[in-house]
Amino acid sequence: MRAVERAVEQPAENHPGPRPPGRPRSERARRAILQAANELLEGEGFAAVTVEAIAERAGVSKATVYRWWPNRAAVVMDGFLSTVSSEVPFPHTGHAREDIRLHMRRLTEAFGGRIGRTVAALIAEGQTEPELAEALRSRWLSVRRAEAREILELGIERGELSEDLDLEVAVDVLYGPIYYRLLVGHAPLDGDFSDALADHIFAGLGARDPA
Amino acid sequence: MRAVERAVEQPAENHPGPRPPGRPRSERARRAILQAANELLEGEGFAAVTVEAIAERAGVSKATVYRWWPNRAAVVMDGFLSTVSSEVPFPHTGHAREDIRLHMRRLTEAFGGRIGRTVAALIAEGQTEPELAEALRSRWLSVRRAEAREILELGIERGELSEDLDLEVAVDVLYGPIYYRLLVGHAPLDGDFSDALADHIFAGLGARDPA
Amino acid sequence: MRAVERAVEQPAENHPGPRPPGRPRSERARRAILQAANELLEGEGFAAVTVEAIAERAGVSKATVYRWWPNRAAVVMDGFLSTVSSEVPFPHTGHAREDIRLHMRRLTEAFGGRIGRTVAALIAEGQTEPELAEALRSRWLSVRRAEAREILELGIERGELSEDLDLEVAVDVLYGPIYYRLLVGHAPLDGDFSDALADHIFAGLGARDPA
Amino acid sequence: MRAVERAVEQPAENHPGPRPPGRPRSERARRAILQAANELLEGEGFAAVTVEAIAERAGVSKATVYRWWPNRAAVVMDGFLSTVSSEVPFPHTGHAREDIRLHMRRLTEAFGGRIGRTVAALIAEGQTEPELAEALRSRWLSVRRAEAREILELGIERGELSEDLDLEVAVDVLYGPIYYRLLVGHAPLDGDFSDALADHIFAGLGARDPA
DNA sequence: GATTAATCGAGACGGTACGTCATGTCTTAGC
DNA sequence: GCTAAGACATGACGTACCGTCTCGATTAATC
Repeated sequence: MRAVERAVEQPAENHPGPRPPGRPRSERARRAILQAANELLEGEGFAAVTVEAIAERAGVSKATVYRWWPNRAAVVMDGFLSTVSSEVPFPHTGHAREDIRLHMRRLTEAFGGRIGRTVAALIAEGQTEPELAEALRSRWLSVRRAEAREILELGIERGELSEDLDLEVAVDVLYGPIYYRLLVGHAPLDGDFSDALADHIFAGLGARDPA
Repeated sequence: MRAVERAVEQPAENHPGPRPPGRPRSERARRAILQAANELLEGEGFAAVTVEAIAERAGVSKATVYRWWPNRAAVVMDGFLSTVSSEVPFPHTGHAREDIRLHMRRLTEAFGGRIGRTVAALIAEGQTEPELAEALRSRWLSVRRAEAREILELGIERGELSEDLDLEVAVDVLYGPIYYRLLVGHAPLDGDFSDALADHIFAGLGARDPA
Repeated sequence: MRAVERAVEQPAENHPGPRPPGRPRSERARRAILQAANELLEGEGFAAVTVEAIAERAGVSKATVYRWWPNRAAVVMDGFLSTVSSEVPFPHTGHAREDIRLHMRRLTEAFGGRIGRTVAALIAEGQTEPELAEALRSRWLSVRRAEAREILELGIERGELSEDLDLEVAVDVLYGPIYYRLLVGHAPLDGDFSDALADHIFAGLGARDPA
Repeated sequence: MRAVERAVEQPAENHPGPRPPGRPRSERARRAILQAANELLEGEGFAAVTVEAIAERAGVSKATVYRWWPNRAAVVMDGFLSTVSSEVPFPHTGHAREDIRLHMRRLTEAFGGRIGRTVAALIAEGQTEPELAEALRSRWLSVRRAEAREILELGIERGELSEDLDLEVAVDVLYGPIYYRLLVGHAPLDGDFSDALADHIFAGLGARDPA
């Protein structure tokens, strides 16, 4: 098990078994660290989230941080995930197009605030830290993608969408433009954009039959 | 004019006018710095591109680097742009859908190598350096976007695409998924993806008429 | 307590008391730094004693030097003092004039070598660093001055010297000319000078009674 | 001729001879440089007197400074000497002891202000720059010493002082303590000190006849 | 009046060292 | 066996001056 993943474990397992010897891990320290990371990220941006600052603000030693997380990005991600569990719930209108429009809208709105800043920072850090990128994919992205895929699958079942759809590619089409604006910042991420996006995607960019 | 942009000026102006006083800037040093940045990026990745390393490899003092660029990312961007001028030229088949498919394919292929790694690194750095992000938008992205927009406009003129198209949003739909895969890395960036992408986009995800 | 003074503390206190928390200071590093400073000073002169050079020669990081000393001059002073503790001991012939002549001679001889060069360098640095000047006064000069004062006091007690003597001024008369030659270098610092000095001082420059 | 000395030459020679070809040296620049050095020294201390700062304040290029002076200390000394020519004139009361007392008093008073700070700074710099030390000796110290020697010689001629006096040593006795306090700063440099000094020196530290 | 030659300003250059910061590792004592 | 405290080696940061250099412009004296 990699360090990034180990750190991610739920702190309290369901069937504890024979407690290991020695002083048990401090739950207080763990929480203080994650909270400090969150506050720093919110208050001063990713650059200010140093392990040093986290430790000081959490009233914890650096060694304690490093014992449980491999680097600052892992801490930030844990801190981030500890606050967003299923913050973007699943819409069910019965119509795939509408469900997707709503889903995209919620993500867009979420990306307008703290969540967007954090996700952008994590993706950025992931460029130089493969483990972090992997963790982000498995713990954040794949959850959202699974939701979108589920909506699409329901749409196909109901005959609203073509059976030829490549689900992976389709999900990229839905999410790609949103992440693109998030990361590149060339235009605002708002509800108008989200709606226009859904329209254009489902309209096939208004392409007439090529025949 | 900001420092990032100033550094970017073409070294030789068309109508030089009255040369400014003082020792002129060393063209040799400028080139050596950009080349060193490129080589380091290629050889050892973005993390290895420190100002210190650039200066040493270029046989230049750190002060000279800092005199002309505000930070390493700006150097990397200049170095990058000095090698890619119109590396992704404009296709003209006479059919918008085909032009776009080709355009997307070329970008996808370019992103599979050095260019992709560099663009990803620059976008990542841009998350914490607004000036760099702005420079990347104005000097790399907007050029590509303008090309895509031009293709779309031609398609509208020829009646191949709907007149209702919001060009900005449409360009986001085309580019977004590619940048998304580039930055998130959840699936490969290859010709198959590029083609599938074009198909799905123009097919409107296979949506039946919602009526 | 000022940094300069703190750094100067004896490493081993007599009654240690409750050891402070955290990793203890590395005695090995402390010694290596002082030795490196001494060697550099001896070998290449004060100008070569940069913090960078000290750190490298001592196999220590710059940060460790800066953690304990505010600047290179403070290191040099500590290094210097660690080698000279009571190197100019107290003479006791029973005659004030003779004791003083010997005391001056020993100082003059000491100033002819390493000690003289170092003291001169430290006084010079002290011109721009008040803390260093203060440290030099309290840790080097006042020790020597106290010795001279003691000799003079004994001489007064024995009736060899006038009771009207202003001890501070008298000590300045004894030491002043030696430091003057040390720092200005207009004439050699040797035993002949030292003896002639003592003679002239006690002879009152050969002044006839002004009456 | 050394650079330090060359720079020191009087700007206008008495018998100009065949003026050399080319643009003559700018008297305006020379003066502005010396004045800038003086002002900086007065206003912000020796550390602030960098060649860069002098050049900027004087509205002159660094190259012009370096063309005429080898380093900042030489500039400072020239600037200093250009303001103090025989500022401590010769007293003539007809009595050696009194002349000397007055002479010492004037020097002590002068050392209480700008002159003292400058001389101290120059002596300090002289520790690492032999040329500067030599220039200071020949252009400042030897002038004052000659004055003192002359007073002493007159005193000997008049029978007020012993014929056995070693003039060099005697001058060291007079000046040494003053420079000592100037450079070490352990006690104030004022009229009281100066007078007490003269008393103690002429009284031979109150020594009873050793016989 | 043109030529020659040294000076001047401006400011870029290769260097060196500065003092700071965060990294991730370690060493200790205490709980 | 965790924890806090904090020292440690490492390495890059961005800054400040150093003393040198390369320009075009200026200023006389000479041709």
